[in-house]
Amino acid sequence: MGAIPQGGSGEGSEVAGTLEEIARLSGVSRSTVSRVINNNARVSPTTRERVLEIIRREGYRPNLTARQLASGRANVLGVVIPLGSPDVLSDPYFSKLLHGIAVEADSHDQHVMLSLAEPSFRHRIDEVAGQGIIDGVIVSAAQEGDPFLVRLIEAGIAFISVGRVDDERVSYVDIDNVGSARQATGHLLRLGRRRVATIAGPLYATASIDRLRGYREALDQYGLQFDNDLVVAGDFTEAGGRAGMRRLLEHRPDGVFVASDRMAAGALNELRASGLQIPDDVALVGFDDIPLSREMEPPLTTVRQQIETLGAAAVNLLLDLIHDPTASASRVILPSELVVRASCGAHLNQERKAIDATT
Amino acid sequence: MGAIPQGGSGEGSEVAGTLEEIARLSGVSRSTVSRVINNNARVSPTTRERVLEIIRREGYRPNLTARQLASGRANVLGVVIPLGSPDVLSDPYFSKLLHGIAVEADSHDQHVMLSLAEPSFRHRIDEVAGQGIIDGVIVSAAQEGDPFLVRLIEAGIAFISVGRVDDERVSYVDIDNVGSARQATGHLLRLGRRRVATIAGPLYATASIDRLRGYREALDQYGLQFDNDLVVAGDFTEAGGRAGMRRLLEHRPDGVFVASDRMAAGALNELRASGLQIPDDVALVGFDDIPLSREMEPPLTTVRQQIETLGAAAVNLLLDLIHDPTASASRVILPSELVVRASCGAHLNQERKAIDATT
DNA sequence: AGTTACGGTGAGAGCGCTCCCATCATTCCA
DNA sequence: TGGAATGATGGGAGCGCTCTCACCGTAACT
Repeated sequence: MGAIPQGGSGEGSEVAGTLEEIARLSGVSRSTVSRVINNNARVSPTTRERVLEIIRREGYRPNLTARQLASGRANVLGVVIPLGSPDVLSDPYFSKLLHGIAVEADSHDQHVMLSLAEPSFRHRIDEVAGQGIIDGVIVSAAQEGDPFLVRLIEAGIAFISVGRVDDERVSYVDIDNVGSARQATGHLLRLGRRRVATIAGPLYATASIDRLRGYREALDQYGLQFDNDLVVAGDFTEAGGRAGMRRLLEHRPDGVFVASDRMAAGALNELRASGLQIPDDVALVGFDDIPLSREMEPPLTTVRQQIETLGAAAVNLLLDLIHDPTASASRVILPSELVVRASCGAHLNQERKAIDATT
Repeated sequence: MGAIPQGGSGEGSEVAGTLEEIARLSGVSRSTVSRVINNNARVSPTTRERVLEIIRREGYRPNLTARQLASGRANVLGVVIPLGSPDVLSDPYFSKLLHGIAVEADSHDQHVMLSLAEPSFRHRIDEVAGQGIIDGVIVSAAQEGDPFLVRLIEAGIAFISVGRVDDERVSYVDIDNVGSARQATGHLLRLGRRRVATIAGPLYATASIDRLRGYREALDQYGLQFDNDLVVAGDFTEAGGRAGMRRLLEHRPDGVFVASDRMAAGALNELRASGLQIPDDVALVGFDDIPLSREMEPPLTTVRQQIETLGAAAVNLLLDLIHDPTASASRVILPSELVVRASCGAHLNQERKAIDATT
């Protein structure tokens, strides 16, 4: 029937249809339908209602791909989770973070594309990020000087980090890891512990570094010497925490600041297996306040960070960045707090005080 | 300077460039470059080499969105994880499943888009699935008669389920949950336990239903009466397992088949808190074989399923389906095996046998 | 030498949207 | 009541790719 590009429209009983089709059915132009869909242009109420009716009737959904291509916006946010160890993802931290991200993204009509960033997969992300499929990236647990971040920066891709990154060009959300760790360690010291050790996170992560620094600062405040034997690095898993505690036990700590609750759970198991009493023999303070923490035996004293809020903040920051790429980098530091439960032995001291008082 | 559609190309120092640009630079047509990129057409080796060289030099990456729109294929697979409870995702099961999916997808040059399927979010997925962004969906832990599945089916969206779905139109990968549960429960019975209880999963999940059925079948085989008091349903979390065990303890079981290792961990804590010996007082068998299981005290006897393989199989099945949408639904049942460790008390019986033998 | 075959290549038409600009009624101001 | 502003709509180009088809040159056949 000639080269007339009319074509289409007759391709059988497709589920959705196209803009053009809706336009035809409602007797207006494609442009008008487009305006209705993106409901911010000026269309007369009558027309709008009529078009909406047809759209509803036909069950029409705009083709996101076409929209992306034409507008340059995808309404998809990428999230990159490191997958160094095969089951980092099972850390409730990420679970919560993702949840926070998903909820906030949803409220902004954004889709979330999650990438498990095995180092070997990262090529996928920047491929995708550079080329229209996603508008921006939230990177979690980035490492110092991570070449991946460098690529994102150089490619001019909008991204924000969950966790401090030392580069003036990058925006991030974080908590005050140094201060929180100082507080947590200080708490043990205040309770009279003097051989306070720490099970740090992997030392390539900025969060680990900061928490370790807070630990040192607390020792300093109490005029205590930093002792290398009282520091081990874990990998944020239970197994890592357990192994760390095993090594630590050779040096007889009476308190341990553990850089994540998941590791604290492992540490706790090791202590129990060694027949040690918590908090009597060894007091424990964790970090994160995951659901499990309150159910441990004894319940874990820990630093609570609002992980879901962190995720939500990341989404908002990223969206801002996408809307105004020229804006300078911004940082958001969310509050955290020490949640005192039983594992630190605070109640022991209270009892002791009570006894003192009665004496 | 008129309305000549040449345009483009001069838009500043973009990172990537376009097909057209590469074509110009290498002195061939857009078509040829396209062939080179999709490296399966017939292009002379000389030309191909030259074009590849330019592509490399310019750091060109094809725009995936445009490619999607033109080809109708996105090379993105969606994965839907239920998010009923806020931290299901932290179950190592999903962690492993995702890992298996990610690795396999990567090897097929597919991206993975993960959706946390809060019931309220599902609109996002079918929006996306219906409209070009993704080619197909892997649904995990679907529920019987889930309206979401119905929508996917009716919309003609390619999808496969990880876990049995009773609908002849849907393809799935699964393990033999009934058989495995029968074997696990039978194992406890064979070891002489007679009050064998079970902590089932949430009963809307087919896996839970099947495992419960296997439990019943095992009782039948041993001529034991099914006792409703010995059955509780958990939610696949530690807390759920723990709560389940607490209720179960009122009815004095001497063995428990727990439908997931994560719940088994919770159950184990409860038993310990009650001062009961494992396996002496109560023997335990779990399901999944997550990393934690071998580190429990005592190590957990459990059903090992190759979760990552399950994920990989799902990817392959889905890709098949995408390539040939007319193919009839297929099912893949992967093997599973009982891993005997200490929590079931098998070694006790062996010792007993050994003693018998010496007597 | 005439035909067929085919490997290698280019041109054009879309994919389904958005966005800019043109058009045409209205309505407002002096 | 004439000219400008304003509101509502339509038309066209184009986002960057893929895909079909046409084309040309050379090798292989009769």
